[in-house]
Amino acid sequence: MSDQSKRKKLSRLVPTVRDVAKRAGVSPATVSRALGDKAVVSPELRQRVQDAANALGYRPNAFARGLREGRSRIVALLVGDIEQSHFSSLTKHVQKELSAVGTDLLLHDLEHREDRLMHILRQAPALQLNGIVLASSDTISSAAATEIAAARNAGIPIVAAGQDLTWAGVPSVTYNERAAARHSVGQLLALGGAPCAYVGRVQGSAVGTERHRGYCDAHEAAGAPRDAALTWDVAYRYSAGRDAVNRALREGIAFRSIQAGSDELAMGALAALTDHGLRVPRDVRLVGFGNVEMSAHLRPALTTLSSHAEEMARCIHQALDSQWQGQAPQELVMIERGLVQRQSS
Amino acid sequence: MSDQSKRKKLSRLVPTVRDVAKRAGVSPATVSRALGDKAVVSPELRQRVQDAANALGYRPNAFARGLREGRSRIVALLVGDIEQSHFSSLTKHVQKELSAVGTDLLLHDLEHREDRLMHILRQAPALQLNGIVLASSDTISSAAATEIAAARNAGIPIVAAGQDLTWAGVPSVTYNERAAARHSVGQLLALGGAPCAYVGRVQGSAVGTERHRGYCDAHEAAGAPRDAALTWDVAYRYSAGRDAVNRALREGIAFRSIQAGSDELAMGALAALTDHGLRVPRDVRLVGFGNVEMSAHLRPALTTLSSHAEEMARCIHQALDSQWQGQAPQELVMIERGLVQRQSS
DNA sequence: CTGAAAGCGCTTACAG
DNA sequence: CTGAAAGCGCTTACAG
Repeated sequence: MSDQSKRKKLSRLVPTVRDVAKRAGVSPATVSRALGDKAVVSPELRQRVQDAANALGYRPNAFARGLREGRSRIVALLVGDIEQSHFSSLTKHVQKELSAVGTDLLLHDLEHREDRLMHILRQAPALQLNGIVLASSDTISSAAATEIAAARNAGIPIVAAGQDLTWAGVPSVTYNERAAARHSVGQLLALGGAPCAYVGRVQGSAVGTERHRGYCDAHEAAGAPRDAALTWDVAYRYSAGRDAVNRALREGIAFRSIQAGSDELAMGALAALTDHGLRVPRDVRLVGFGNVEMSAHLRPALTTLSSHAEEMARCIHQALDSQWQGQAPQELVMIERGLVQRQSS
Repeated sequence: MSDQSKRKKLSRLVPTVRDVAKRAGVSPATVSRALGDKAVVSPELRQRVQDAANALGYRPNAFARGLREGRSRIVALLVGDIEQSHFSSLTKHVQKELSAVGTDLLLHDLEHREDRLMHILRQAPALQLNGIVLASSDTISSAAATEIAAARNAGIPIVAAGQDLTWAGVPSVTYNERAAARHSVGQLLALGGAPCAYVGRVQGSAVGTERHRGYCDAHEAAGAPRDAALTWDVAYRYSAGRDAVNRALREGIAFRSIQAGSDELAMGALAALTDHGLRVPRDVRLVGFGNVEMSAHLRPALTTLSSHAEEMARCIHQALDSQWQGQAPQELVMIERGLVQRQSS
């Protein structure tokens, strides 16, 4: 099939402004104006155009519009790892927020790799993205910060979700991780949970670093000694939680409680404790992080720190929206986590 | 800032073919040809163009290209619910496959709602999507099938993932759900697990219906009587599994084993059994579906049926690729699930 | 209030 | 092998 005839065939199938214009007996310009609510078109004409558009099932070509307007109606969401509940939950709510305003979501799974982040950032201007939501828990290098700045200079609104990137000039929506961990660990220590271990990624994780700081704060506030051997710096995976506990038990490290950096880690830890015949919370108290749906269905049900994905998504949308309006968004929005008390602590 | 000056400013920041052409001392046409590997350009010129493009950090504008070529480099992935591990895992692997060939992924969470599906399908031609991956476990209505056909007629490649939509003319990649359930339930019955309950969505779920058929097959093959009161048709959620077991125990329905339609349901069921003082597998044998990462870390560790998200993603990519090449893809690809034997059965 | 025209940035027949 | 030209479909100053 020749390029010519293919085009003709497609134009039959997918109506354009010209088709609508012809049917309504007006010019393409009027169609465009009538369908975009802004311009002043006589009510009668607007109705005629809308009828024609509906009859034809007309949808403005997103690419022509994007090319002309210099921006798409697409926002990219960059997540650390879509398989982690925290990210899939955030994705769901961000998608919901944006689809309500006719914006599509381009999903990128960073796999916690900075080279993927760099690649996408470099691609962004060519995609004329209408926004980037950077939902990564990993510490950002200065090279990446430079790339972020470049994207911003190209006029792309950016919001950080989960970690505070205001130091790089990026408006951010975060949880108050440090306060949450401080509160939770403080309670563990008060309940007789010392020595208390922390399991979760610390080095290289901006979010993990904050949580671990809260863990340290709580020790300081309680005047409890802190042992470096009780910080188990591991990846955010079930198996890492299990392995860390196994190793500690094998090495004879004593602890009466564990603050995990995620519910997944806590579940892995629980499996290891159970395998060793230890009972939770009797022998070891255990607290997770994030209140993933699963945690309520563990036995013992997991005490954990709440998440507020819906609220976070709403704040992300707000931060994007102010940038779309040309206003400066609030620099930093911090959401508090609460302790969800269940059976494990 | 006027439209004019804004444009000028942006064109300074984001280089176009013209900028590259000027720098390399050639025409825009040559730039386009040199960068796209296909055309015949003298090696010397190609090098010069590539150098210029690199120096400027040039990326072809995706919208101009999409408009001109009549297709984007974007594939939409439609999932039932991104919070379910099955879908997030599939998303991750599909994303990986496609990003390797320079294709971006537009994610849509259907929330198991058909109106969302219809909406996206109608939008698809205007987005000039390069493909649609329909990963929904829900039964498709004939109205939706019509909409799918319309999208296909508009030239958009479509692949179904998870359920067999070949009846609607859509090439499909599925698991052999029926055989998997038959095998698993057959083993439960053989191990003395009768009466055996099935918990999971059946009505309205194409995938669930298949699994339930396998459950029935196994009973027939074993000559075991089947009781309708032992099919608990509930949503794919942790809480639904818990509630179904609670109800059955309250109503005094007897069962010695449970085949769950997902690992999440199995976990919910396990919680309820535990709360009632029942031991798994001693009192009740339990098998999940899908081998989600979590299932290995439950105690007792969950016996379940394997998933192969990576292979499925590869097959999806293949099916899209043949359509991109103008070839007919294999109608139906069926992936076998294996029984992952752990402690719960 | 409406239409004709220009142009967004790219790619590809069409000439040479 | 390379360049000039056309055109993808849309929107928006510019005239009227």
